[in-house]
Amino acid sequence: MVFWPSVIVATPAHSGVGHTLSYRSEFLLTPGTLVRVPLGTREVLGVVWDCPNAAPEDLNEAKAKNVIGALEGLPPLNARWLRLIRFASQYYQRGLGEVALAALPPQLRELDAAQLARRMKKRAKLATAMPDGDTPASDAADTGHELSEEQAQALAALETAQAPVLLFGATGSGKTEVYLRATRRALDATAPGNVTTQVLVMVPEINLTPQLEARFRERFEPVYGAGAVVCLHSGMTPAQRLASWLAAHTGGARIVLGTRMAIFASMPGLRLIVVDEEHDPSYKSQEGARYSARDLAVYRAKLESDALAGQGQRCLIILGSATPSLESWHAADQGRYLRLAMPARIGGGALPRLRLVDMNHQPKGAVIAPPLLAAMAERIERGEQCLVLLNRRGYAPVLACHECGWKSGCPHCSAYRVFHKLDRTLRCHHCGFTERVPRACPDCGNLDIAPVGRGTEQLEEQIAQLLAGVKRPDGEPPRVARMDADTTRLKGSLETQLAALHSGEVDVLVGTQMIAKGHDFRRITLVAGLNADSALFASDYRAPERLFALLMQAAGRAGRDAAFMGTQGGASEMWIQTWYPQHPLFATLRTHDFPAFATEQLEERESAAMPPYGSQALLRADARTQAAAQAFLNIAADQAAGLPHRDEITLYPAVPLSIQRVANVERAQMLVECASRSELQRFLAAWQPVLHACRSAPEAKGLVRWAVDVDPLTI
DNA sequence: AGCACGCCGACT
DNA sequence: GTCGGCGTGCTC
Repeated sequence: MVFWPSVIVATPAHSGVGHTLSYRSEFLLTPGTLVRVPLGTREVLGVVWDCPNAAPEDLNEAKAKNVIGALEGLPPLNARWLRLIRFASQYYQRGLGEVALAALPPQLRELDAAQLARRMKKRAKLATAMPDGDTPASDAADTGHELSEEQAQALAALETAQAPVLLFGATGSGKTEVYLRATRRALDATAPGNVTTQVLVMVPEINLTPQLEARFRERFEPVYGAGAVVCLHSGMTPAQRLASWLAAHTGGARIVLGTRMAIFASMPGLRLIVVDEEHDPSYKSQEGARYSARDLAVYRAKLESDALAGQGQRCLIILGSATPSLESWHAADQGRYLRLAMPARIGGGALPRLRLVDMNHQPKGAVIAPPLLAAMAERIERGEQCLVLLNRRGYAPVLACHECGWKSGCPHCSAYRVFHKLDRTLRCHHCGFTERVPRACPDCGNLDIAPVGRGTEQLEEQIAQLLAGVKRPDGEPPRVARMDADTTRLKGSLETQLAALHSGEVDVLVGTQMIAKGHDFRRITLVAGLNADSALFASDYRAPERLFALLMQAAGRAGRDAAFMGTQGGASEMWIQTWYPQHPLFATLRTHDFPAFATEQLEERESAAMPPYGSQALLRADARTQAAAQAFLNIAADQAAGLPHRDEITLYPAVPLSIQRVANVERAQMLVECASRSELQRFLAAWQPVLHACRSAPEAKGLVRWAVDVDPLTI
């Protein structure tokens, strides 16, 4: 008997959506089996998609090669995993192979049978070392963590929830405790057969994994043993990733904690998915298959639940945020998601009061307006901490010559290089091109070249000067520190800086939005945002939503410790410097009224037929010249004539991206819009082969690459 | 992605 | 006359 397995392989050229290669095999191979197959002169990893016993019509049987072998000892990937991959491949218009193989740890390709056997043995040993039978009752793990009324109600509602849950909880309302309790319940549920139940917890950024990991380990390792919690993110070494992946796949790991890539982890016993900070744009991949891990999580939970329905079980999904995405908020409005609100902060700490500084009435050129400076000084004298946000790294965004008008442009990008004073460099934040700062103007030789505008480096320097006369309670001058991508680049430096902040060594922390996220600073009572205006009038229609989320998140850093606040007598404050204090966004921010903000934003979206009321995709093209990039897009638009639903689709004119050239590649895009998501899907599927063909059009000579971005975050 | 094949400039 | 540049095209 001979079989003709169709196999997914990871070659881009075979990435026609749904494309597989057929091989020959003496054995029946279960779909999902990991195999090694010959491809060209190489031997590559593949995943069996199907295993018919007759060769497909279009296969030249003489050309077909034999499957080399299966990866021994590895259980096949299950049917739900394969369906998740198929869905992601179709929805995001990328090859099956690309999606599937990107989801597997790269090391898996290099493992030979002996290595694999060793690893599996090690896993088995670990598993037997786990406490079981007379383990501590898992309830005991929760003692010492009392629930608020709101948390208890949310947990009760989770028990019976039949739809995805949108956990709308203020910063500090104790969402994490709800995740922990829900996790315990999911893991304790007895599953039929030999299945160990599992939980997937996703966070938007690598930076946020260590602290959440610590909480999950502390809570669950005493019950389920060491190795019950594993992480999965791009910051891990290949060996670590492989170990985590195998643990998840074989059921040894009960909890997988990771960034967006973790959505593709093989977890046969999945019973709960948590997507923390579900609104965060990091969940949308910006290269390769541009998937939304949050949206795939909702789909995955549905797949698992459908499969479990016969056993009266389900896979729950919790989307948590203090400022949910408008997509999720809308779904809850429609009743497709169950909204659970936890508005109160644990310990009753009040949310900070909003203080707007009208920059129209401040001294010209003031970095920090006098009233804000005075408020900061007062806090420092009381031994409290301040957080100052500025969304610009470096010393100054551009260096300019006052004589001839030269500016520090990047030779490879249509952007300025940023002046970094500490190492005296000009750095392009887009392509990384770095040079020493020139002594004189490269164009006219003038020595008078000066920084224009302000970044975090300069702000740190200026704040230190402005507060030089202020004294801490111990009589010492205030300590100003900075935290951004530049100061945390080295491994471990983030932890060091957070420790310094927690121990009270730092009085004022200056930084980019990095400092607004997640970290639990106890003594911060004042948060200031300096350049919010740039987002108020941005062309990007999602800018207000991101600004609101950032400011709410930043505000959430202040006054978290009610006991500490009690000793201080003063309320915490959120200061914002703006030229537009009348902007309606601030009115809703003042009352921390996210529902009002969301309602107003959704009304605007509806009247413009924007998402979530309409569907969008982008066709993007990179080429050596802007003309070639646009020519490709225009040909693609012409060739779309007659495709399914073409009449319901709007193709907008091709335009250059706002940063037109990056690393000497010209970039252009075309917006694709449709009122109906499914019609857009059918159109894109039909367009795919046309796009492949347009690649070789003579006008598009110089095209480097093209890609479709479904549900883009920025347009 | 790799890795071949293929057609034009500077070397033993 | 060969070595080698990387443009184009294929891998069951």
